[in-house]
Amino acid sequence: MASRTIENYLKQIYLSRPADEAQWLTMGKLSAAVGVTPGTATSMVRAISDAHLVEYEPRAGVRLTPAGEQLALHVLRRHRLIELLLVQVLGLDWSEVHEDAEELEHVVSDRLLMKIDEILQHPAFDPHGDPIPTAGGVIRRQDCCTLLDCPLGEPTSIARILDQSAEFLQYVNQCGLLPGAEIRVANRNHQAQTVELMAIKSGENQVVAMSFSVAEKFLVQLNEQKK
Amino acid sequence: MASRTIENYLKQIYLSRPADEAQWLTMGKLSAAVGVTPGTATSMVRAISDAHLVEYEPRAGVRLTPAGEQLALHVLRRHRLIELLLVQVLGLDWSEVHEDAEELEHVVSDRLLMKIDEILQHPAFDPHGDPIPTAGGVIRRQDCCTLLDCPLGEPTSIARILDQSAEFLQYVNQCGLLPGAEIRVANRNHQAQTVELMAIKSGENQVVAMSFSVAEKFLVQLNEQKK
DNA sequence: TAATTAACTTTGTCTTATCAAAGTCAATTG
DNA sequence: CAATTGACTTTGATAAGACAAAGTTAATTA
Repeated sequence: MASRTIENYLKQIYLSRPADEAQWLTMGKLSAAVGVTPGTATSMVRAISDAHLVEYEPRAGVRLTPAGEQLALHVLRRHRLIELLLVQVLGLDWSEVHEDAEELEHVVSDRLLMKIDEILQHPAFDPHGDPIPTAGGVIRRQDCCTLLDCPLGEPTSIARILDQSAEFLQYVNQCGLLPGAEIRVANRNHQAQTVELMAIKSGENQVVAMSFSVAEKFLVQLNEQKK
Repeated sequence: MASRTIENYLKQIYLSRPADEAQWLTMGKLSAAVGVTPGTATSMVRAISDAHLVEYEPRAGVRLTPAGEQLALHVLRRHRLIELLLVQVLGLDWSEVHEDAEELEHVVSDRLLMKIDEILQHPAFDPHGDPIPTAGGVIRRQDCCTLLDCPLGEPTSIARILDQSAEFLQYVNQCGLLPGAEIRVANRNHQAQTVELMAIKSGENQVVAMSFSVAEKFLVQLNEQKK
């Protein structure tokens, strides 16, 4: 069985993998993501590679094998189901469940996970809008764009928040930009590096402005047309 | 912060402590309870003693300090609240929650524990009838006797099951002897080393017989008189 | 192309937690 | 009171996971 440390490395390798499938994840990025020194990451990755969970190419980086990806997705499934449980059943605020889930994801048994999945009625997304892999290790790809590259003026909805820190999520709360919120991007100001948008909050329109770097943390979906 | 290993040692020292307060817990019993070799227990106890969580007297044994007892009770509180949560909210069977709780007790944050306590409405007992220490580290003493030394013929109730193994609890299920069940001890046969009792199960009386060694695992309380 | 630099790897050491096996103590037995 | 026995402790070794610092590579700059 993979130790909690190995589970963590695999999860971070999955989450930090570069968009281009052919690319390797560099050791620098991995060590930063896991929170260890580069030397530690190198030696751990060597060990994980001996277990055929990753491919490792010195000075190039690391990449999950199919077996490693399955394990990573399983950890992610646990993490996201737990987050949803903490919010929906135990009533914790969505801004504060990440840390707890980070620990719980390594100790929840398959039996318990099945029960959680059942109680939540086999949910597809966690409170942050992140997709929950199936028990079989399949993850649905969302076709989303960020607030930086979605069309202007059209009615869209917040689908997913990419920054899980408590402070950021509390800011998101205040703006009313939770997953599901209906919005419209009014304008992008390239000089000021800001995005301006309208949040449609219980009938009232609220104007929100944020920098490009913050806008990147929101994934949105075009609203489906009503026929 | 105490590591999960230290938490486990403290919990076992608490649970295995001899009935007589003045006695020390021997290292043999502790090492068996924790599931390590005696040498390992000795060196861990030395370390825990350096942290002033236990007193250790070579060749005599080990005993919790007030600080160590508080920590042990806190772990026990987590364990028992989690067990109740798994049964009442997640719908697991009471016979199978012990293992999960054994892991979860070391990772549940204070914040999460408070929520669990709230949702369960500050319960006093876990599914096995074990008392749950308060957040302040106070544990109510039950005045119970076992099926071996309770009075014969009088109406009593099962208060607590001391063996938490899944197989045993499944047997308890079958006999209908869950905590709260009303019973009456009919007879003790010292030659056969058996106890015979009546379980009052939904109006019908059911006769159950068990050996002295099994009878010891049930704690019972005299039923309160209705005025 | 040589020098510099940033990123990565190696090496040696540390901590925690464990076991096996050898050593010690003290209580019982003869 | 010596010998035996069982319980406990000590010692030495191991594995996992980490860091610091020294050593490599390879890309960039001059």
